[in-house]
Amino acid sequence: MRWSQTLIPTMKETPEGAEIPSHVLMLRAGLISQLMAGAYTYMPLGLRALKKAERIVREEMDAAGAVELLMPALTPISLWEQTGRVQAFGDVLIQFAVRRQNRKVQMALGPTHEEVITDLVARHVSSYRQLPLTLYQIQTKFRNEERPRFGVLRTSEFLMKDAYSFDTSVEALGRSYEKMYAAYCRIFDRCGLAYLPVEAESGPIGGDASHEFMIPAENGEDTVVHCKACGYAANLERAEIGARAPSTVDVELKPVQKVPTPGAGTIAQVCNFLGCKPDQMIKTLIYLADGKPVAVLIRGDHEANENKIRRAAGAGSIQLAEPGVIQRVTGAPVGFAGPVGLKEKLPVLADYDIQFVRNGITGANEADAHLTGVSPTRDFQVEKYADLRSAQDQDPCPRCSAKLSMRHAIEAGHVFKLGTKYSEALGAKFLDAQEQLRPIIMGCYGIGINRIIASLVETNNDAGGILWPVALAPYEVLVVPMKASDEATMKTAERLHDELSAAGVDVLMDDRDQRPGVKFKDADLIGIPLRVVVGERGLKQGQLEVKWRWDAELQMIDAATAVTTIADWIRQERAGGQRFKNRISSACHPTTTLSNKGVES
RNA sequence: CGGGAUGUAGGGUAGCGGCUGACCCACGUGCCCUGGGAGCACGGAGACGCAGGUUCGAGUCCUGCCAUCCCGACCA
Repeated sequence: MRWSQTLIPTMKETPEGAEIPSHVLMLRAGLISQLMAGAYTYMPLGLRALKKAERIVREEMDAAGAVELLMPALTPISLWEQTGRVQAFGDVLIQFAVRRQNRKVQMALGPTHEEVITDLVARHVSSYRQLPLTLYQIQTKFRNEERPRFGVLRTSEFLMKDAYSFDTSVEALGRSYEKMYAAYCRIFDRCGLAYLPVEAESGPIGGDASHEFMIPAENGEDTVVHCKACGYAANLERAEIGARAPSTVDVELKPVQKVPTPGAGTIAQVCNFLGCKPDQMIKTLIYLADGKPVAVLIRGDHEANENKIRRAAGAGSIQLAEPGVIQRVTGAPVGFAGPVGLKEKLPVLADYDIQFVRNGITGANEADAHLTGVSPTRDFQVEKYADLRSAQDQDPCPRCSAKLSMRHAIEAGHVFKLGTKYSEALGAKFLDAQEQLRPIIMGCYGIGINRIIASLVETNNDAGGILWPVALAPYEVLVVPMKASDEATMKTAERLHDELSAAGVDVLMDDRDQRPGVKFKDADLIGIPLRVVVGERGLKQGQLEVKWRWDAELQMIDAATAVTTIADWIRQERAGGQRFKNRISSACHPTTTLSNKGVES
């Protein structure tokens, strides 16, 4: 392809509004163009990268035995009503009615396709002999995001690979799941992404039923907890915390005292008022566990983790109580609850760290007052101690004794054991060998194709622009004739371009009559892995100057054999991307140098 | 959905209530140049987001709306 014949609108300046590297660079390199908030056009260069990612995903899905199909983006609303997900999705589901003759048809744009695929399988699969089966598609998904942001990382319309497995038993589901898990590792590895599979919050099946594939990145929206010593990795909702160390056990217990704290209803305000530190505070949260109030005690410097609380309370759902309920059970307005002298008798759950609090400070269960000198056991009783808070940096690892570290990450993939939720709701049943009718056991597996591209750019760039691995690069080789007006130069460049194309290499030739500075800057910006400069300098000696985008130094190669040399290199890079991986860790952001082998299972 | 900000040419910006709205980049034409975003000259492109209002006079002040961005909440 010739630069002059395609559309690559590069920008010297950063458009207003773009802040994170991937957004800035994708815009500046002419990969994407914004149509509205959360909707981007993929320009020719961006589309090529997207297609490469799509192809890798497709190849690995096929290799793992999954079978591709394509479902409509348009779905009947009735399907979503049957699984109760009209409410579950709420405004995220884009739905509308269209007129057909004299009636109205309610439909929704698919935000995901569990309902559609389950309905499909229910229609066509009825015997254990047809299972196991894993189906996938690569399709545009629609979600009315409350707040699209970060360029292409969070949009209302995005390309997703979604796969669904159908099995006859939980054990068989485990095998399907492992295949997908392994395929995901290969996909992210081939894309040259430093990824981290983390344990994620799982649904009804429990255990290791869900993993997210995270790309550590400063601007990621998710937080993962990672133990560098043993490899334990989990997302923040899920991460367990190892044994807590008692810090202040041998302290003389002081008497409980009521102190006035007018208007101080938050941890920060109370600390400010009383001159104490958050870790002396006992935060008392009133939750409704399946509708019944429970008190939850968390140290002031910790964050409550609702999933952990829900599990500890043995409840199906949990939510913070309304102010009215809080007033009723504590006798005080929001902000002054405490475990001592609650108005109503209710179960008290406490995080493990609470047991080590001595002379703590907590709400007095009356407006504008707190209690000091409060200690567990002596002053209040706890029904159950449990792990109820979210992990923090430096917390002990649950698997080994090392310290956990926290890092931001982009969720690029998710594998999930669904069980029978959808098959039961939509009647996807099969007859087993004993002639018993049973619901099919499902798993679902998603990958955000756009996020592969965005997170690659986000984590692989330098001051000049993007650093693509060959596997995802829009073009593999960029031929740069130094002087477009020079006939000999152009002839060599054209020949190189044509022969490389013929050899199956994706070549872009910058045939614009621009000064060298412009071409070099653009070359760095769009980040094509191998740059071949055709200039007078080398031409005289029968040499071409080549440079990997991630290398500082350039090398000269023989012009006569250049095509085979380059084609060989590109083939090697496609296979493993070894040059890219070797160099990238030192050339790029230090935050992305995490190893690729965080795989545990 | 709460909080904050911004809207001036394709991009980036300046613009004090007062004449025909300024600059840089990009774009077009010509000259010149061709190894890291050159130079000169000429030129095209804007009813200053939209609608009201205040004023003798509004890009500038006020109100509403719309749009975009950021922080937070939400995110099977």
